[in-house]
Amino acid sequence: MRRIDFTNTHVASSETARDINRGVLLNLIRRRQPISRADLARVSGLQRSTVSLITEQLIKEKWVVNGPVGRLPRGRRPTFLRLNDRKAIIVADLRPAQTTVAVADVNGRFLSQEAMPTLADARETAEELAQRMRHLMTMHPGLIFQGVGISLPGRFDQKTQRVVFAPNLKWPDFDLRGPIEKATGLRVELENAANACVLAEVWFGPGERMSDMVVVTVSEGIGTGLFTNGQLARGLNGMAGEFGHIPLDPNGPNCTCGGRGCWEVYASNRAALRYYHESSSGSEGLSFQDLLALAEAGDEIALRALDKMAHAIGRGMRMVVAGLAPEEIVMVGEFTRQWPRFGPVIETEIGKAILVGKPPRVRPAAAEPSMARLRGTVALVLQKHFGSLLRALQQNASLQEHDVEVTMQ
Amino acid sequence: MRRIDFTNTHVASSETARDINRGVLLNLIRRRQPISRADLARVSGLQRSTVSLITEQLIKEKWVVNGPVGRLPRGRRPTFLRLNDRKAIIVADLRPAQTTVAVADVNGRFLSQEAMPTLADARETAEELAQRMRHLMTMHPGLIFQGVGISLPGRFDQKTQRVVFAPNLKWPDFDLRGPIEKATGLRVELENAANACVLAEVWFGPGERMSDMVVVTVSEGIGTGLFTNGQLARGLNGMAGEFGHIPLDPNGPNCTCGGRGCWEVYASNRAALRYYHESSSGSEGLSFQDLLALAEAGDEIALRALDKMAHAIGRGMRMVVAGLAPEEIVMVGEFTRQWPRFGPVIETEIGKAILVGKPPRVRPAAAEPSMARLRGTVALVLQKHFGSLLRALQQNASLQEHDVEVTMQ
DNA sequence: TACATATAGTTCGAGGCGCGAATTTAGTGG
DNA sequence: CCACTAAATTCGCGCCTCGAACTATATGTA
Repeated sequence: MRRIDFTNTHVASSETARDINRGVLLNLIRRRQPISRADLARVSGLQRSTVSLITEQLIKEKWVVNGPVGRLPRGRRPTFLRLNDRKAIIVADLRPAQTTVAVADVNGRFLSQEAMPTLADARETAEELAQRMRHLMTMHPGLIFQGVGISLPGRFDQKTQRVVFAPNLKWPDFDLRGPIEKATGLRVELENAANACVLAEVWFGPGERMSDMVVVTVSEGIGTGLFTNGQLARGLNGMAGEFGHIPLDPNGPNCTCGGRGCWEVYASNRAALRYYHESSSGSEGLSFQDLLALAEAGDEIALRALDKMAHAIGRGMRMVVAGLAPEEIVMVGEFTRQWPRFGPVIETEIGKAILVGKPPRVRPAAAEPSMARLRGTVALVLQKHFGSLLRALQQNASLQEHDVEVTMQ
Repeated sequence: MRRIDFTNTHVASSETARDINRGVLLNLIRRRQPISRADLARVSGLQRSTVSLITEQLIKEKWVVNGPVGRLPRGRRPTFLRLNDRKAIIVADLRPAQTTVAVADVNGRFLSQEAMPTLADARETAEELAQRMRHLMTMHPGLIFQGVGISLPGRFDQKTQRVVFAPNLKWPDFDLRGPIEKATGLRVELENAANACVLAEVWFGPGERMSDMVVVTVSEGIGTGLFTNGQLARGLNGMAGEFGHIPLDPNGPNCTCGGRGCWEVYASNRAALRYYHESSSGSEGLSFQDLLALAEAGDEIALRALDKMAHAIGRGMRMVVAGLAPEEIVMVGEFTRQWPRFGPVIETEIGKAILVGKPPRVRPAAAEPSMARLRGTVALVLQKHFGSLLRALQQNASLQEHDVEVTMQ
């Protein structure tokens, strides 16, 4: 007997076409609901007959429900389709001090939300988390739970399915997934917080699908989530996106990572507070929110500190722009509340990295940071069920645009 | 009635499965030739009957030919399949001073190769290039030419299909594709040189297909080609990968890009020569190759210059590693001829950027730089014909297949 | 030589799927 | 009541993969 290494390539079966089209329609319904079958056919390019068959299947699977009946000047009235908001996901956002647990529907709307302290021990936290999740499930007996999504300030390795790096939580390499999967009976997905923000933007954010985007999160540190060719770039061990620890100045101040002069040393919330303290003695215990408030009130020192922070954010983003040339950069963090103060400074800095062509759009995220992370984990779970949109459809930039008439809603 | 702009989603038809499987088999044949139909079935997971049908089609399309008959201890002898080496591609590698034109077969073997000067005028160069290509086609009357691939030290925008940035050639925004397509009657693909090296590695390099890889090219400047999730990350306007122009030190020497202290100011061949001249007066007109030779001969100053260069290469690669966390980094450039001198230094520097987990493999490219670029453009053209899923998506982009059979003229 | 056995490759009917024409359903206006 | 319009469904066709049956071709053994 001869042995051959069996690299099971992804081949297509007779059901593959259905799989792909199911994903296309499910995503179209999500984005454009309520929408009639006829419009789905027009927008997707599929035949009306095919659309009917697939939507029937989706309704049977409980992902979609028949909604209200529309009104047209002539002809039979369309039945609008909507996502079934009884399909739900349990989500959690782990933060160093506090963890949020919530129930969300397929549209990213939150039905229930509660907070618990994040414990020093990973095991205990996992147990408490599982306990809360089970409780939330019993509190919503009418819902169909599809899975659990968790975002965390660390790195989750998709290959080994373990948390491999979470210095802010001070947790060791840890299997967070197993225990929660066991307790809830649901499939658990984990993701880095910045990556979760990427998914939140891509799934629930404004605008059409982008193929290259970067999310930059600014809080105690700086994180980046990279979206290239319509997919999250996770890298080896899920470690991609550590732009925050690239040095801007090799002789700069020490960083927690062991290096010197890292971007986040200059541009994080912590850095802004440091700038403030340097010029204003005897002001301990100030939070970044306080600093924002001081600036809003016209405090000169606070204004200078934030301006310095803004320049540093922009300076680091030049790296991201030069390296990846994203179409769009979305910023997440408390500082975005004073976007008019930061935006122009950042855009000017970024402009210096543009050798040719248009600079990327830079804008603050649609939602507050914690909301973005939670929404992102909803998307993380949905990705598995909705399938192919992001995998297949966003790869190709050469999309033709057509003008098509669509009924009013 | 409301008008919406509708971006045509890519749906699957009944032929999609065939398209996908055709691509899978074609790639398996390429990688494992000679291979029997039975083995293809085993390796792919497809039924023997399906494999037979698809290979029949591939033979009809002239991509594949029946090869020799194998020998087994028992049973009917297998007929091995091979790629048809009469399928050929015309490739060119534009360099600031000299352009190489060549004919390659589907396996990346070169059948013919010649050089011409790169002219200051883009138009004239394009004309001369087209002329040479036509000539090469008539010189190989038995071949079936599938397309033209060109690599260049600049940026090609896949959306507008124009060269948007080529400072080293001193060319303006220019349509290089149109004229050559017209002259040869073949479809022309263009790609940045570093990206071409990525494709060369992925298609013709050793080992299995990696999902996250980076190629770093070091010559007069530094270029990086980014491969994430199994695809080239090209970015907006094809500008991704300008890590060479990210500053290592904001107070460093001026760079040609207008910035200061860019990576390539410290780590390019030019930088090494500068280091040498700084310590050794009166040594003008030295080339980088000379410097390598001096080091080989034990010249202390040359050794120190190269060591400085090696450290600088590694220091910049920390950015790439932190930002993208590739599984593997492939280095292209003349300096790789003395890999034992550079490799360990680079690996040590990269180690400093690793917060957790294994560092990426770092290795020199399998081929010489010019060979790598040429091979990469072969892959660039083949991608369009071999691509499994991509192929289905790109069909809408109104590209016609160019099977040009050149007979006696 | 005859026959069992093993392996490669082909043929053919069944079932899944999208397509597109025909049909049914359900409304408006004269 | 009838013409008209548009949504949604039904149905036959062709493409595709699957898997069983079959053919082709080798080796080993009685």
